[in-house]
Amino acid sequence: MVATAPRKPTERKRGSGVQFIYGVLRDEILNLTLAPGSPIDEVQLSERLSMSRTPIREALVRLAGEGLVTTLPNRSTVVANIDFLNLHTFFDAITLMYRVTTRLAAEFHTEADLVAIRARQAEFAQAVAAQDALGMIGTNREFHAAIAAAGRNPYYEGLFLRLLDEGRRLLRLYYSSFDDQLPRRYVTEHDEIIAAIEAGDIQTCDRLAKEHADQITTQIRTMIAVDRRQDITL
Amino acid sequence: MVATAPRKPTERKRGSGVQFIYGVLRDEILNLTLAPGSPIDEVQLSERLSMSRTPIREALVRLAGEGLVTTLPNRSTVVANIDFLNLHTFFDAITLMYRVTTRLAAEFHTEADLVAIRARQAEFAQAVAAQDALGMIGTNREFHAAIAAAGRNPYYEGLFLRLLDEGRRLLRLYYSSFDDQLPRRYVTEHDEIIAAIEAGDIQTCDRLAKEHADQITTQIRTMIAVDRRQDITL
DNA sequence: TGTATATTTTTTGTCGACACAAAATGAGCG
DNA sequence: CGCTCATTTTGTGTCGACAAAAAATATACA
Repeated sequence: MVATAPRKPTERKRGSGVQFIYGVLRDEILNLTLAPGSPIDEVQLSERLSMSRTPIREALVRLAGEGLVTTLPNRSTVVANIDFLNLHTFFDAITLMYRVTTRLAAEFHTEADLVAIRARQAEFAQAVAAQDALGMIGTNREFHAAIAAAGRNPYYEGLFLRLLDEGRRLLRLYYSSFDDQLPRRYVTEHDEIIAAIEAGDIQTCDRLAKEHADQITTQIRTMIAVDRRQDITL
Repeated sequence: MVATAPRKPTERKRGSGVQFIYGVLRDEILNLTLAPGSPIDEVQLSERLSMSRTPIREALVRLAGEGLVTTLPNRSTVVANIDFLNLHTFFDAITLMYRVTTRLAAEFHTEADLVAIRARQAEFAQAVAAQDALGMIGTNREFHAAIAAAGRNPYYEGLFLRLLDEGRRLLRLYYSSFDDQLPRRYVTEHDEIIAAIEAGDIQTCDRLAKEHADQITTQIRTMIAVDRRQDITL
């Protein structure tokens, strides 16, 4: 009789609907729960989240603005595909953002920023120690997001966050099968970056950020190269 | 009797509503027709554009994603303010994007790109010759947008376009009172940039882009400094 | 049996209306 | 006369429904 009410009808407050839906969809997209290229049915979603289509559409518009979904005119919106052919543009951009945000953090950070950055680094180290690949992906993002926030440039910060999320999706795609060897090296690199920021050493920050970015990009590239054989998802 | 229909009721096709509203609002915001900080009433807008509130809200969500409007929760959305205190972050970011996109254009441009870039430059030169300050602002944006498109990096391109629009709003703010001395120098600089792109000379592209950006930022800074006396819009 | 056309189905784009939250206004009290 | 609290007003957040567009299906014809 009441089998169709697994979720309490009125639980969320007014005004938080779009934000809630946005968060759910965003997580599911970045976690690959929603596969790239899969269509998003508004009616189905409205039933699942027990909300009207209006807030769902607004959340989709927002996601489209961030490039996480693609809206076909008069046709279904689909989860954005991962463009393997143009990954170099992604690596190029994220490397530059790593460098710029870390440099600015060295220049403009406050003590409160350092506290936040160290806290994120502690969470990251914990995730690495626990061999938690997914947690590592998430905490790594938060670590660099905290550095970007310390840089105090909202334009760089916005692009960087978007790129970090895109990277989260990429890593998620490969870490599911490679969760054995978690590179503890990253923890050390993070520590060095923190020290350079604290010292206000812009040049060192730039170098470390570039090396760190190169590490990650080569790792992703290696992963892609490894299972290119069985991964013909064109 | 029919005095309430200054606009033909059903003129736009289905599916173009949001795009239409988005374009109108965006133009009015960038042209300063809608003053920064002024509230946007959804009902009033729906009457003016003779559309329902639903597509208007979706357009506003999109504009909020681009930072052109700010949405206060449960309260009216307002046109984004110009943050004079943090203009340096804007200059920093747009300078970097000038450099990066021009470098990439030198590397990846095709013949078709050059044709488009030269066409935009012709329009820009024409606007300068005609002493058309507003036209110059618009054509200059299109010129650099064409270069960014030739660079083939959608991440840089997206941020750059956003920054160029923000700059369009800034220039608009000052050119209304300074439309006497239009710097013909920019035309020459553009020509040099085109030559460097065509030659594939990345280093020269980088240098020219940086100089060009410095020109523009110092010009804007000068303008701001000039009427700081009477402009206490805190 | 294959292809072009008509029809149904599915899903989006838009609409008008209601409900709620915050600001603006007014009333009551010290 | 000023301050606090109730009330009205304004405008957003959400909803259910209708209409249109594209895809899917069925039908007719060669």
